[in-house]
Amino acid sequence: MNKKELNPNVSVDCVIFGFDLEQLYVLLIDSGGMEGYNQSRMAVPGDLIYDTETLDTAARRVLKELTGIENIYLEQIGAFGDPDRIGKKVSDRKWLESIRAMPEARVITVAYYSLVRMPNFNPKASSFAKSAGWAPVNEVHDLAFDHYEILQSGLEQLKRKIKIQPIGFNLLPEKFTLSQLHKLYECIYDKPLDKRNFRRKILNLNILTNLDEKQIGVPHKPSQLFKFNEGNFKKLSEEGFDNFGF
Amino acid sequence: MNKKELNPNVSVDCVIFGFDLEQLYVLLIDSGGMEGYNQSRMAVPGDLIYDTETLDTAARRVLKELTGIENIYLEQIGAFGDPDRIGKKVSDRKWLESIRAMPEARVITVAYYSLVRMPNFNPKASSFAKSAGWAPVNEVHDLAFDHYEILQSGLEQLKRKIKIQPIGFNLLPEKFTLSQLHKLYECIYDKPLDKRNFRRKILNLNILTNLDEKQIGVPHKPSQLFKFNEGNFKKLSEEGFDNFGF
DNA sequence: ATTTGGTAGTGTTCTAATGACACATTGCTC
DNA sequence: GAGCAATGTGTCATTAGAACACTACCAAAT
Repeated sequence: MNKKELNPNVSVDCVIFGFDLEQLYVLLIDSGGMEGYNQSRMAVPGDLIYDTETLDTAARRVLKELTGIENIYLEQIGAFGDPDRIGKKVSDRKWLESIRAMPEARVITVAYYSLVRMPNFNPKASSFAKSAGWAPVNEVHDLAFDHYEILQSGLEQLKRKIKIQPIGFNLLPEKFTLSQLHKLYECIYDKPLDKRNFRRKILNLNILTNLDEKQIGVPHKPSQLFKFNEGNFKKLSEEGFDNFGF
Repeated sequence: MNKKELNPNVSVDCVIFGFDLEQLYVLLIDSGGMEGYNQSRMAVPGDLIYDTETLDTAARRVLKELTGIENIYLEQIGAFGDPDRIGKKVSDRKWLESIRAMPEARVITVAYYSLVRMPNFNPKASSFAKSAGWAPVNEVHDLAFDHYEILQSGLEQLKRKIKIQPIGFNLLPEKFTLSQLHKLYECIYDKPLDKRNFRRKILNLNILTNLDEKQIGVPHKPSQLFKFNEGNFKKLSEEGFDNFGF
């Protein structure tokens, strides 16, 4: 096995979700048009792996190299391996020629996803990323390669997962209100949820601690702030719950 | 992209589950010890992919080549990519040297699983498989490479999936009794389930048709036979159900 | 013909979870 | 102090879940 050499056949891609208390975002980079042109070519951060690293490590490395974001928990979405997945569009092929040592190689990719607190993670583009930033998930339509499909798979997995584990809380600031959590679930499920039933159900989980602290400076009745109760939260994360659906 | 050439870096592995109305089985092959020795080396069927095929196609091809089994639905478990995953054990390394063109290459694998009616699928070993057959899942301990870990992931995914989709019915014969279905769920969940509650819940799904036909030749009260009601079954497969847990 | 062994098949009750639904409260702004 | 905008709260009716024990039926043995 060669050390520190890019494996031409395997890449990783990272679908990073964020939330600004209004809508869901996904972290995209502009991988740049082909040499000499100035087109933009939006993609989720991803690149070939080294032969010496695990897939998880590779995903973490690539994410950091392209966007500066690090120290997050990544979960695998799965492998995408259509032989044509990177060669269907002319723009993709030109891009590969301009950047890869073996642009014709068949590449399968392993996709990961994660949920982060947007304000804590300010992407800074580097390596071949011309820019990096958050795009509202609903407004993303075309992406490089099969990244749109990968994004959709990530979304589906997120929806499935949120029903059986208290993830998604990573998307909120440390102190948050029940309304914000409520909004988050509405965004992910993409449908309205009854406020009272939501509050009842979430409070019954016993993973929230009321901070006896209120919002300040809001032009309406200030809301109670909550944080996660680490103990119960971790326990529940491991066990999962049967059905947190609505 | 080279035609019909094995990609030295990517393989597929297939975890095929079966059920004989008593317990869960998994399809294993004996990939043979190293040259000149006669050790057995149990593994789930798997091999390198061709550059021209999709991962799904590769899984189907490899499964057929090694065990003769074909025409089944495969679902992806995920990718396994520890750089050492195939080189940790001496026996694995020797085996690779005896069979692979590039035994030192780093190989990531994409695992698939499926559920089949055991009696309909009689594995016949070919290619490098010295033998192929069903092994009770509970009695499997050591496997080649990281196949034991892959098997466990497959089992976990099966347990998760069975709660939200009427899979698992593929494990039963066309005509089956409620007791057999009951037993199947107990095997997969690995715990006893209340008979009456189980029957009520499964019948409420409206996916079974009573055949007005009874078991014959059993040394006890014969049971009603059922089959799946294709229409409702397919509808429910697509929609999934929220929580078929116990 | 009768007994025995073994599995099939069936209902009720209690409890917990769900979903539908409307109005008073608070703090800020003007 | 009037108006605005979001917070925060309770009940009831329905449904789903868990616990639980006995009779019915067939075959095989006696």
